[in-house]
Amino acid sequence: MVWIDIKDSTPIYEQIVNQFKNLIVRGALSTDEKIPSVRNLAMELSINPNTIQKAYAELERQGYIYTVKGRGNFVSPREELMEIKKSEIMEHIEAVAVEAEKSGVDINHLIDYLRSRNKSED
Amino acid sequence: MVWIDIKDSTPIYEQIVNQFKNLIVRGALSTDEKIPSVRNLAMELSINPNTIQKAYAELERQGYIYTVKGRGNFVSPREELMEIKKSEIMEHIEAVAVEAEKSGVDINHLIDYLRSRNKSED
DNA sequence: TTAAGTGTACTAGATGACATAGTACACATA
DNA sequence: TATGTGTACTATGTCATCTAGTACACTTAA
Repeated sequence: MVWIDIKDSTPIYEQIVNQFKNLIVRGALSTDEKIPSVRNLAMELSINPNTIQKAYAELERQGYIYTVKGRGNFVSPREELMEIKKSEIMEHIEAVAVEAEKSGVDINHLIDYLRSRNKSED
Repeated sequence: MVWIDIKDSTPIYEQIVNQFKNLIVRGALSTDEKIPSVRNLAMELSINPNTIQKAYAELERQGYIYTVKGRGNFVSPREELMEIKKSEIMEHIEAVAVEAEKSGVDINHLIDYLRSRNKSED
């Protein structure tokens, strides 16, 4: 389900966060589906439960999962997720736009790039 | 010229790198202009010279400045810089596009956003 | 030639984020 | 009641970052 890349300098808990975000957004995990328990996943990955705990807490903070004490962690409703993810992407595109402005790079270059990129994928 | 935000968790050397990149790209520092010496800037900011050294090494690695031993550090030629910066921005926009695809967000949303954003600034 | 300013390369130590190890407690369910 | 679950806590080790200090090679101006 998820794995760890020890050669990656990204903190383990962050790798886990990113992978679950991908799985959830891709639809590989469906709404209200239970994800592995803190202890189980820790065993499976041969890492400490505290690290999984930290990853799950972050996923909950960002709205990707919800927690029920004594029962486990579950995937948040799909509509909410799409909104969250869309907001994130819009923040990122805004950041790149600001970066381009500050550097004197024409926004139209970005638009053209996205447009040609979109076409070539049809 | 540059400053440090101790409340910012970003490493000091990275803050300095980012600020010089901004100054250079904005044109606040011109081609072949000398930037403060390692020791001077360290004194001014009340931090260790090694930290400035690390920042300057990174700036040189990224092509923003060039170093002449015994003389100091200087801003790279403007044309090269614009190319470097443009490449960086294109990498970023590509990353956002990939992110959008993976999440099922239509690239046209991004294009529309950039387009309306561009218009409203006229 | 000499002194001052410059980049560069070391070693040694402090601090904080990250991860591990172990324990304990509260809650839900079969 | 037993098991599985989330959660909280302390202690320890590792590593990146930063500081501190020293040393050397180079450039420039006096």
